Amino acid sequence: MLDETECEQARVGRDPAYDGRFFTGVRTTRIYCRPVCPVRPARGANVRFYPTAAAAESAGFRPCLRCRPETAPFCPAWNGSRTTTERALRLIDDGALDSDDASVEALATRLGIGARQLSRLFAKHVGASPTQVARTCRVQRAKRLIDATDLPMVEIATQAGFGSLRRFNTVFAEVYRRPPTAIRRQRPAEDPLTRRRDRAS
Amino acid sequence: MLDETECEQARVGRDPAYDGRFFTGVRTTRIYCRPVCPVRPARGANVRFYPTAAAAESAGFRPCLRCRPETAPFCPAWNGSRTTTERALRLIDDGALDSDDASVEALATRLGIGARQLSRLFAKHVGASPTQVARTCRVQRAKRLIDATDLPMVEIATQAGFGSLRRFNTVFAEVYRRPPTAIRRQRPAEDPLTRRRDRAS
DNA sequence: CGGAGGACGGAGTCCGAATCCGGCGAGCAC
DNA sequence: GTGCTCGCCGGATTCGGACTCCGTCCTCCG
Repeated sequence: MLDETECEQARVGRDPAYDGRFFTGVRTTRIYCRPVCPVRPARGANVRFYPTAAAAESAGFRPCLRCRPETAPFCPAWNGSRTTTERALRLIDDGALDSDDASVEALATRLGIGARQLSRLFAKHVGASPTQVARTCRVQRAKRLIDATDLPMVEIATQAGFGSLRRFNTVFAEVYRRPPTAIRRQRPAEDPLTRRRDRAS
Repeated sequence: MLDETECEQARVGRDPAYDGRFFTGVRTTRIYCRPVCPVRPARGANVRFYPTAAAAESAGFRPCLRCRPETAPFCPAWNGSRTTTERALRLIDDGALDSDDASVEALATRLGIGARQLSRLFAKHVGASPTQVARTCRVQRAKRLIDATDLPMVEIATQAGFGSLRRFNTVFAEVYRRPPTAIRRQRPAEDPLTRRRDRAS
């Protein structure tokens, strides 16, 4: 088991490394929490430590409503807003912001939150805005198509999710510091016949 | 009609005296508000004034979701949280905090909000906590009974909503600076027969 | 026009301190 | 004696602070 002082240190520091490894019961409120609970830590004298949520529960504590210590690890509620963020990332990668009528607003609605809140989650967990992430995804897709195929740039831009060739060129250049065709030229040579045929089609 | 500069002054000051007398439309967002809207006021250059909600609406603005300018005055939503506070005051006056198992928590639930929020509303609109209001109501009821009847003090305390004679004495003395019987003694004499009969019953 | 992000208010949660509360007696007045 | 008042005390509630989440509106910018 964990040391008493070690737990105390992890508790006041809200150390994520200890999340799930012990639980704290507060005598005055009869509530038990995870080490990472966002609420101001209770005074040390009122705290007791338990190895599992069940132990705290059977000692007469109820679970905190903020950190949800009663939910099993890996349950969506365990990660809090992280889970929502990851769902959003997956949806963006699947093109949720690429289609013409798509919007951050619509994406947020699909996730059951407001657009402003989605922006905040991205700023906190990802460090970039939803549209920035979408842009990066599009560039990655385009890069893969450039490397793997000989499709013309117009086709690549469309397939990658760009609404216009103009945007594709600009954004691509911002990321790679050179135009799309420069990347293709660097590629190791393949069968010249195949390449020429694909380009023509 | 109202002066343009007068409206502007009322708007930035959120003057309640002008509530309902004009409405402000914001050009950039196509939203119209009441003068008392809690949102940070829009920059003056983007604002236009309208005498009625209908005028703003027909000019292409939609109603703000915070101050609800489209609802008629006297509609509960018009007053916002004031309405909730007044409902709470009425319930307290009707004894919602007097019965033995009653609590601020339960009262707040009846109103559809949390206990903390109810406290905040009272601090803002009433200037006293829910239990303080309840106590004052009880004292008032007791005072009326002392003046109007010859019931024994135990009975008055119970009818007024006090849970114990002990509390009744303490609280009454805090308000009136003297014990309950002192008030009754000051009362102008009535028919002695009536008084004696009531006391015996 | 649409997205990003600042400002702000409303509301929920927990905490610690303050208070409220009711029972038990002991005086006290009538 | 009988009913009223009040000091004391331990436990239950309440209060207000600190914090967070979230939605709405606003301005700026591309």
